[in-house]
Amino acid sequence: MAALPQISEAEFEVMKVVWKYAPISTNEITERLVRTTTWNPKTIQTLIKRLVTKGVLSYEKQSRVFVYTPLVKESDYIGQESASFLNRFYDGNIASMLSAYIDNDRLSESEIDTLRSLLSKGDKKREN
Amino acid sequence: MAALPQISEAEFEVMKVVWKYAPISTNEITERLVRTTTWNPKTIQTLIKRLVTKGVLSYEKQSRVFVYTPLVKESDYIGQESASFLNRFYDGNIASMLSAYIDNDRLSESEIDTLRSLLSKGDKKREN
DNA sequence: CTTCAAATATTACATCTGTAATAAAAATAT
DNA sequence: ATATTTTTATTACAGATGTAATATTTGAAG
Repeated sequence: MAALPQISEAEFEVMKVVWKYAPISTNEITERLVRTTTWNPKTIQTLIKRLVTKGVLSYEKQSRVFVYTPLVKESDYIGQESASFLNRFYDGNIASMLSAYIDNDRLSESEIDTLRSLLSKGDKKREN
Repeated sequence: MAALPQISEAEFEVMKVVWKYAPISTNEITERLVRTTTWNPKTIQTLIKRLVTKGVLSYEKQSRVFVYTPLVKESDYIGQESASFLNRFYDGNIASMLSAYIDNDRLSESEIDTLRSLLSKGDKKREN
């Protein structure tokens, strides 16, 4: 599992759009982000370019515009970030992480129920 | 809840030592980090200095050396980072985060048990 | 073909970070 | 008091990031 390319926070916003709508053109990416952020279109172009340079996006010229496709899977990237987060802040200990979230975020009863059922589903899988 | 100062990854390593051993002198911090990292003492000095500038550490001259104390609580900082992580990667949804960890990290039966008991403890608290 | 507009590419620039080296100040030893 | 050592402060410098502006290329319109 070679380490995935580094994706900055701003670049990640771009990637969220690409992951959701790929294949997607420069203009479509730009239109969407202009609505959800305060970024100048030029800024968005730069971010897209950097993602290509980093090998996170590939593109194909379709008629006259570029159309982008992710080279990194969203789940892979989020998975990697999650593992790294857990290690950095909770020493890799999921229980202490969950415990902190429970203490700070004061989960609702229904959230707790959802989590409980997640844990039993996990059981099922292991039974196979 | 004013946003805490930004703490970089390397600075965070320094803070872990300070949080654990404060009040602690420059030399003690340096000695410990020299053992656990590959950093040059000069690098560690720089990091300490930056933390002071950022308002994360305060110091007091004790006889002839500086002794540092954190101005930011570890739990506050980790709490803020955790909330931000959850938002950025899981849309603030704890269940989907936990679900991803369960799927990727293949928790052991005893880990699952620990998590379950965490969830029941949460119950107790809410019953009060 | 030439011109214009749209798309893409190149350049810019400040701040933050990692990683030190050099310089100055303060204590200690002589 | 001066030299030496220790501690702290200042300076350095490249790469990443946020945030664009300018320049060039290319396809479309005339």
